Amino acid sequence: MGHSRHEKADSHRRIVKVAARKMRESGTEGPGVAEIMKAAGLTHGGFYKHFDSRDDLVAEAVEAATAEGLEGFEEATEGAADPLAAFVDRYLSPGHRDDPGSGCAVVALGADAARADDRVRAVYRAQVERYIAELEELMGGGADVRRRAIAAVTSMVGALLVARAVDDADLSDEILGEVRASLRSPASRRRAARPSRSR
Amino acid sequence: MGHSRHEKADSHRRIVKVAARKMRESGTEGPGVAEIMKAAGLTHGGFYKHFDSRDDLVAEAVEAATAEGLEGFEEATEGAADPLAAFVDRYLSPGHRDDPGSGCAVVALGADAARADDRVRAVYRAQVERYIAELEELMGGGADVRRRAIAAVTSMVGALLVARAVDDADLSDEILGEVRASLRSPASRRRAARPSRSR
DNA sequence: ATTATCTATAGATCTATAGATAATGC
DNA sequence: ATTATCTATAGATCTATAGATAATGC
Repeated sequence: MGHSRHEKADSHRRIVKVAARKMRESGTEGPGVAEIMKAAGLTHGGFYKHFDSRDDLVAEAVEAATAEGLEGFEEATEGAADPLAAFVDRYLSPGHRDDPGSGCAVVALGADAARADDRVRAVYRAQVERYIAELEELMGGGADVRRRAIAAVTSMVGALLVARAVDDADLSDEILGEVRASLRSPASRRRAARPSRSR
Repeated sequence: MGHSRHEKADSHRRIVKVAARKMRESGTEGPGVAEIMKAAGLTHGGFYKHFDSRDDLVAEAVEAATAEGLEGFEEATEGAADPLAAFVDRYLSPGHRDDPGSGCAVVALGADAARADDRVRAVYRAQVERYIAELEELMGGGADVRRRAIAAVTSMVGALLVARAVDDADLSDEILGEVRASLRSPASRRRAARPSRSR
């Protein structure tokens, strides 16, 4: 039984972190309070000293999941010779497909977000806007950047959703591979001023 | 209390149809047996004379949802001057976004399919293959048709998922509109021999 | 006589609460 | 003394089953 305020803050962070993972794996309504608390090394009774309701945890967990989400992809682009390709390759990698718990919340929680409360939806929208802005920058401006950025984000999101759901490994790999290739094709990179990130 | 065999078959179809709608709206685990039976005009007790388990209904409902799904889009292309544009415009319409219950199961049930049993996953994969094949045909062959078809399907699926989840009507409309536009751009139609459907 | 559906309920599971326990921190 | 966590449980909800009821169909 931990007891100091410091330990409580630590427990809180651990609960949110565990929930952010489990909810990306099983949906926001998937894991029960008891299961989450157990995975955080606690018993379920203490939950309501940390959160007013389960929905409050959902809101915090979705926020944590989105924050974690873009981090990994921004890392992947740093110092890369071709930052756009690095981003796309990491997003559409078998590793990302096979580990939804630590991956992009826009894909993992899309269906849930559409039926969630206002807090969750606001966090979700902000994350979508961040992805679009990030892609616009990686594409380096030019004609129709925003259109091309939106098309790139939606095809990556759709590809990951479908690649996770199909029960055929070859088809799943093919989907990831072909979408990676299509995002490197001339059309989606048109006028991309690659070396500089400025618009 | 209906009683003939004919009425039973009718009840069965009605239960599956209601479930196919509700599960696309709320996920396969959303609606309870009692809620589905009530919407079908029955009481929950009779459910297990129609299905061995709730999972059996999920399998039938997902199959019904996918069957219904492509129908509407194939209709939209019949007799259209530009069948590809007709398909894309219907798929990425505000009407489709706002009525998931009668829309594409690949989007609505993607997250659920990834964690569902073998029957559901097999049905889901078959539907993804049908969408890819349909798009290949609409694109009329040419270099990289399969790649372009896969990219088109994933961007439509991703666009619909995200357009439904964001809580800003302008952003949602923009996503649908820009992806519609990007699928009509030269690159995605390259070498498309439009009037004929042959490869 | 058979059977499709209904009423009633068992058993499991889930969110949330109440009160006990065992640390921290003045 | 305060408080973070624990044990125990209330109340709601969900899947599944049992037995009654009221039609069909030989």
